[in-house]
Amino acid sequence: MQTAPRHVELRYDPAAIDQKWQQRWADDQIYHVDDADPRPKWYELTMYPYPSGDLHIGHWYAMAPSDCHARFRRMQGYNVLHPIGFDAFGLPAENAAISRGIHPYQWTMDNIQNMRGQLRSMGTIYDWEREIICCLPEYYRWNQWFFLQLYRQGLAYRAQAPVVWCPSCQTVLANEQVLNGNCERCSTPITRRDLEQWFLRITDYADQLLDFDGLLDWPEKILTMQRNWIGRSDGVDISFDIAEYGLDASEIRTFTTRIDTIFGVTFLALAPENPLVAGLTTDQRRADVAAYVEQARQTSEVDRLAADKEKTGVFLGSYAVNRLNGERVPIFAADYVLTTYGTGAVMGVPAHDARDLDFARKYGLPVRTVIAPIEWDGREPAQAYVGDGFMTDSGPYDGMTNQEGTEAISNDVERAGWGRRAVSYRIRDWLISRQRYWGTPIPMVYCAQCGTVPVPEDQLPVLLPPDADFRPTGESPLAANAGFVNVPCPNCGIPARRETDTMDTFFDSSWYMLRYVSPRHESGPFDPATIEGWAPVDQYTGGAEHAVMHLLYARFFIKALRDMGLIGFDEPFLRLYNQGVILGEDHDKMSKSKGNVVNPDDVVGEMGADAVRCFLMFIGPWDQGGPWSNVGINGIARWLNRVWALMQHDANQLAGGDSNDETLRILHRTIRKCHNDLDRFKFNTAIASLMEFSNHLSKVWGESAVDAATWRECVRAFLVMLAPIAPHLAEELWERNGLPYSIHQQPFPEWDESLTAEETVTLVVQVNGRLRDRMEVPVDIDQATAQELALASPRVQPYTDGKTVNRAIYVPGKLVNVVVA
RNA sequence: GCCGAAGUGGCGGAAUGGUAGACGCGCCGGUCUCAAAAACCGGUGGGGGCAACCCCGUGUCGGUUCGACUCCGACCUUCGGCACCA
Repeated sequence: MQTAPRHVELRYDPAAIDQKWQQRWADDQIYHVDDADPRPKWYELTMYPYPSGDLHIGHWYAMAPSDCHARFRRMQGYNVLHPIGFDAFGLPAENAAISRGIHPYQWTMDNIQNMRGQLRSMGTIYDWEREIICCLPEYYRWNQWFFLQLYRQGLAYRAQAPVVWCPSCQTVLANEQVLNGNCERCSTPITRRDLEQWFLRITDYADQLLDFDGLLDWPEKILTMQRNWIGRSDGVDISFDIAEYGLDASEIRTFTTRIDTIFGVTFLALAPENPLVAGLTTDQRRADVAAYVEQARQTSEVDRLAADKEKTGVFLGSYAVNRLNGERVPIFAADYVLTTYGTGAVMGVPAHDARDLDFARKYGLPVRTVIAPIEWDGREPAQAYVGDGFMTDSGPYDGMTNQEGTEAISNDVERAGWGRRAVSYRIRDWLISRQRYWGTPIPMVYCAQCGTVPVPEDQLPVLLPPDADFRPTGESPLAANAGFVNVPCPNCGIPARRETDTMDTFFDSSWYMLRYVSPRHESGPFDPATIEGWAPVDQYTGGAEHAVMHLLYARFFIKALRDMGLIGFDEPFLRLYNQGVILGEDHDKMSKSKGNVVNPDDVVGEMGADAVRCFLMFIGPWDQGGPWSNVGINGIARWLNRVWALMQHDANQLAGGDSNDETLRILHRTIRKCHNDLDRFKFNTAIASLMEFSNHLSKVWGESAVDAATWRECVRAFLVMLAPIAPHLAEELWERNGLPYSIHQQPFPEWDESLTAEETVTLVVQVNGRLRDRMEVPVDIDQATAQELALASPRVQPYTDGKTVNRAIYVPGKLVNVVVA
């Protein structure tokens, strides 16, 4: 959808004003950030963009309001760092290279050049001297340096892990390249392959990452998502006896959060990949089991994790002994058991677990209720009962509540040596290896003699060779580059091979906030002399889509750096605010195929940066997102037009104007409202309050109901409040009022609480909670007088005549509510 | 299925438990104009009434309260996130 016809004739030339002031601000470096500035520091960061080519309206929606907020903090007297950079490594650059034959470096840098211009057109306070670009060696060498530190700390390790593989393209696929289980390029069904890959031990920090209470002012929604992602479960590792089979292992370890249901176990289920499966399979069952395991192996992860998949499994022919009651229960292999969670084996309690019940019903296994719901009728429930109740059919534990049972059984199990209390997490270690070209080379060398050898720090950076063939060939693109791969071992000097995988780009974004503090520092990732002054980030803003990956990785990174003694703080981002999503005019997500995409350059060209900034902030609450509107923005343009005219009136014409305290009161109330709203990201209501104020000014101007001094005071304050919202227009009008450059170095106006108070208020009179009258009364009217006036009102009397007045509620300054019966 | 957020005029939305609909869009009427656009002024939740006013109204049904868009319970719908986690 192209921009609908607009009908607002602008009275000023936004293009000229935008250009004029952007140039002037840049020339004067008024947004230059000085580390030595003595004012308190405020670090406000917006998630940096991926250089995809063009700035779209979503970027504006993320960046213009956050710029407004950062400007507001600046005007409150903070030394504000509000930097920008580019998340410049990643798959799209490689795809562009493959499809268009442009080198990823060229594609990325061209895009950055283009986007810089677009970003400048927003009129933000970015200090471009601090720009960072992750794909440049001056940045990624510190990725490599951090990797080496993590390796030294034992936080980086190498292990086999499956990757998604396209057999047709002969390449590793990222999850986002998989569509319905097929390769997005050639639609071939994907398979899996095991490769040696690098991991970071984020799981070591699982409990610390769960601890955000009191530390972080983040949306509860994000904290909940992180909690769920980490997925801590407290339970018991409990073993079942298989000594009778004479295997190396004499028991099967299972993990359960419901040890209180142990007497209800009627089977055991092992993940098909569990190494015990082969040994526990009897000869008669071997063929069936082998077929099942093979089928499970073939099934792609995607299919295996598909929703509502029917539970399947196969009996191994063997049994395990539940030591608590001596019962032998059959052992199955079942693909609903995950090898990556817990112990890769579960105890099946059909009566009290929905999945186990599905499985038991399919294979005709007994269902034994051992937790009796309150008022239980003794029959087998239709669904698994997962609630609390009393222990039953559980030997010595009968009659206890299940909480007591959990405690007692846990203690007894630990005493008997059959198991112990344990914690399981859903979160896995962070796999950072990517079989890609356009990323940071992992600084490791594999030597036949010395094994895995880290590249010495003085040999960093390991440069990404510009001449690699990055087209899909069946292995990591760098692996085909002999000049890159073949190096002498840093240790012993014999010919060795470099690691040819590159790093996940989330590695770059896990510490980029530290780089902005000293982006040109050459002897380390950041300057230790200045880092603590700025970091951690005081206010972070960005999309909620980064709730778990980026935000969790960055938190992990900071804690690891802290433990290495590199920094002295625990968290990267103290406050977080998520903006919503800007939708198309049809209230649907913007997409090229729907034709509802808004190109910000077009609208900015037509109406100016300020109108676009204002409209984006005016749509609605920033965290809720909302629809773009080509006609809606006309309202903002009209308002800016009126402001343009209003703010250029000659106050001398008001020489005979009446002094008007009402205008002063409205000014101070507006300052208070605007201040509080900008503080809390309530841009829409802040702008509404400025509109109300300008409407009022327009009215009193017309009536000459204001004196010149008050008018000038109002104009000054109004423009300063407008400055963070519409920086170009405010600066131009500031200049035209003969006020000293720059408005962006003015403090935000203060309000005088005593001046916001009215002398009289409109008191609402209700009878039984229903509005019946309004009275203009002095603010400090006492209850007795207010009631008396209310009861005397001719509009109230019809409702009280012949009734008994039981009482009256008086809310000072608000209302009187007469309660009659 | 679970977790989270949200349901208010024709539209975007506003409202510390206290005048529902601020502000803006759109629409209607007017001024200006040969005319239109722009601009400016006025009106605009629904129903009734000549009018003063009255009744109804914040997804549905209940509850708490002198008073509920707001708090509580159940349900419906929409949107996000997670999804066999033992």
